[in-house]
Amino acid sequence: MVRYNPKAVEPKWRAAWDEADAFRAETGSSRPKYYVLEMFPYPSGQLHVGHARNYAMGDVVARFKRARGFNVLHPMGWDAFGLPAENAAAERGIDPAAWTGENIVRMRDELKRLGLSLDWSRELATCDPEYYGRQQNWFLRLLERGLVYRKEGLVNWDPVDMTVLANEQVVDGRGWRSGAVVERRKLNQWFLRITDYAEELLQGLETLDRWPEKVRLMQENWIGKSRGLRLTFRFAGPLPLHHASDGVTVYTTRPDTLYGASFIAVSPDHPLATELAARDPEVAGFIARARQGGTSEAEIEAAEKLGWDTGLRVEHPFDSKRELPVWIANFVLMDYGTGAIFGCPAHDQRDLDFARKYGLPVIPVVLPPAEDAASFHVKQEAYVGPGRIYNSDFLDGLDIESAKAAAIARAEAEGIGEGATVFRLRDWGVARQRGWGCPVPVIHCANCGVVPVPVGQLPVRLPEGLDFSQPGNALARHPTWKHATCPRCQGPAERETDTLDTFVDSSWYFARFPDPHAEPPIDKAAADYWLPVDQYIGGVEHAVLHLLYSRFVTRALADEGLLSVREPFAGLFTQGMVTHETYRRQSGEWLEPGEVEIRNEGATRRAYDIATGEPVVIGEAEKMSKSKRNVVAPADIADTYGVDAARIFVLSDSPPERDVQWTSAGVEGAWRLINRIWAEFEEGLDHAEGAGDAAAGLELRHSTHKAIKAVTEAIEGFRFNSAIARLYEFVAAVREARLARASGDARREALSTLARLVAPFAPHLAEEVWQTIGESGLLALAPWPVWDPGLADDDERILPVQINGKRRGEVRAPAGASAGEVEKLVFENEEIARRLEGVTVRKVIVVPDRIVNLVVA
RNA sequence: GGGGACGUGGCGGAACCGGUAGACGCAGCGGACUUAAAAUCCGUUGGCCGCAAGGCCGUGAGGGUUCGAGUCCCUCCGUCCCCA
Repeated sequence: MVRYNPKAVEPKWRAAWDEADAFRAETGSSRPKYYVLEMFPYPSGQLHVGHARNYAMGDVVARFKRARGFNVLHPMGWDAFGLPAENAAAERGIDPAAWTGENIVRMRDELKRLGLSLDWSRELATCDPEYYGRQQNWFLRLLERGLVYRKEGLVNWDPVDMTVLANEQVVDGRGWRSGAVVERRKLNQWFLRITDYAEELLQGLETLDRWPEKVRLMQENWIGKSRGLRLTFRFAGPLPLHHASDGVTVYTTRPDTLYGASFIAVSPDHPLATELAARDPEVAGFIARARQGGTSEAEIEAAEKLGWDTGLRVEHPFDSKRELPVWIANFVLMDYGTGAIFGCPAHDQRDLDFARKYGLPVIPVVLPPAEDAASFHVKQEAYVGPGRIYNSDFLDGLDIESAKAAAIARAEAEGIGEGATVFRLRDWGVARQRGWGCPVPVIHCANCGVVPVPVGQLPVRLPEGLDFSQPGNALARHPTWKHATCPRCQGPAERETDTLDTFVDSSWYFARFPDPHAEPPIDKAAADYWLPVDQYIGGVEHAVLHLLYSRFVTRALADEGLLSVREPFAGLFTQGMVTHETYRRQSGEWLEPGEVEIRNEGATRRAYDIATGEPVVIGEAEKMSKSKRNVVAPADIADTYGVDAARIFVLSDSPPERDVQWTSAGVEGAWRLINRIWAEFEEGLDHAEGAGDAAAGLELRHSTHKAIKAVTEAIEGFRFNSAIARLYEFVAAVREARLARASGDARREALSTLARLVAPFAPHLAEEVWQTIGESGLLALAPWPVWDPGLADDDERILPVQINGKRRGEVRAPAGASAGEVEKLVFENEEIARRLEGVTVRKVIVVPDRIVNLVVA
């Protein structure tokens, strides 16, 4: 018998699919549509098995839905702007466009080799002017709508690389690349007004019933809606400043603790601080120190609390005899609320840390349930739990929620404050001082200000020959590019040299696939047909940013009339990573899996360096990374076992949402399955055509229809590992039936079914065996098998019989037998009867088709 | 500190609604084939007692609800993720 040869079989069928244009999606077809999309990759140049797993999952869904009669859209593109290309350009003096282009070519080849049923005619790359020009188009439309604006904003500034860093790029207060201590700087920035949609983005989560609960919760927390009080503390005595209002306005979510206030703190970026700094260099010096470190809340939280007593005093709003000092503090964020807080050290940990450091009073006003007012003290931990309000005049005795309401009502009645809803979500700063990104399509004119580039002049293309040899923005350094003519006054002007965050690029690509070559950014008719994406698949690391930005942009574009849907992704699945063990020599050097030989010595696994024979330490399975050298390339596996084995393995060993550990033993298991399937078809229908054992044939038909049902339901429930387990069982059943000489028609049905069930997972093999049994046409276009309930469900059930909850026997009963019939069978059963001697049956519980439990005494 | 998820054989995991725990795979052990090995195939493998029939225990720990709990509830321990 000839062994299955993936090297010959796989390319043959890929060519056949191409030839037939089998996976082209037809916009407007009357068949029901199904849009399945995996998060598009960054073209790093190397496909790793993590990609393979992600795309294999999408492909299972795509092939399954296609077979079920859906008109499937399954496209692929490239998230092609971003820093790695600039780094490569800086290190090797090459053009990022060329570098990216070469990577795309290489990765496209590798992706194609996976046999994914993609409609490649819709391929797009975000670095293509055809794409980013459309992005500039809608960016200007949102500018017109007021959803894009410019303001001074705080950014993470890396003084060495001379660039703005995203919060994620600041590690322990230092730039991830330069290691320089990051400063908070005020810079003119472009923002998208995502906060306009905060409430809708929050409400919309409730409709996403096919999203993981976890992701919805993360978005809810990220949006962070809170109810609270905006309240003004009036300055005590005469107004101390020229321009300031007559007080400091704070926002609090804990108005119930107002009587516990012992100070006011304003952000270093608060106008009050700015005014004080302007006339006092010492204050200015403090503010500079306070701005060191990153801008993320976590970092600000972790940083040491720094404060400056301004000497100013304000009156307590409910007790004009009390005066509170006004401090400038580094832990107060200008972007959240009003940029000023009142400090209640007893019931807020940050305030407590601050108060202890600067010797401010700590006044408890919430009494924990089991505590006594006379003895309760706050030491190093603020009390944030439930309790009764005390030390608080008119709030005394209330619980926290009632006290909040009472405090807000009083502030409103006195005209010094109002209840307010505040979101943690902040507007999205989208400008990057980078050369390899989508240029912001505006022109700065000394006379006319910020002028949009006229639509007819789009796209604003990146120039060729950018110089990335120095840090900073290559676009700004370009000798001529930025010189432009003002579209309004025709005077000399300058182009904006900022580019857009790559998250902007990825926030709408799914809406471009319906017609990737359309003249408008989005072809409305095509998008109306295809959107929303029915099934989106990607890593959970995008739970907040990418998925939230996409939801926002979809709404903004819908309001602009470019789209009809408001939610882009009806179904979301977050898949786990592919991990691998690590190997290192005694000396500590990491070794690649290919450099190590694993031997099973009895029950223990040992690893040896192939080159030297020395023992190697086997480490935990970890996320694949270059530094630990535990990366496995799909190409290597494809060379040995073929891509079908790789596809089966990455889906078989763990549930899709969980991490899977890559092991060579695992792929070999998948390879064995492929060979077993192949062998069954090779044995073929040589004998027993038509004739044969009828009983074995009927049994095989039962197995066949059970397999159809089980595999279908497993795929629908995203339980690919279970689907593959059922395939293993079905192959075993087919084999047994062959050995039992089951009748030929039953075997033909089984083999035809097997080919179709295995097709989503191992499409090349399936296509080959489909041909072997003489089926005509491409299996990729063949319909999914349908199970006959009469065969998929047994007509006789074995019901375990429990006595007092312990299994003591079983009875055979016809499917659907009533409780009474089953009970009769139970008592007729000798084994059961023997066990019931001398006891009284108190109760009989029959769960039809499931189980029987006898309660005895 | 807050929120969430998870914890099942030597390993990855299955058990979808509370109804036979351990499907399927890996590894192991025994065997067939072979001069031998690889490959392949067959058998076996949660623990304890027993020649066997069979029995007892068993889903991180402890408690609860229930005729019945891996699954639901409470407390604790551990791991991971998100927010801080």
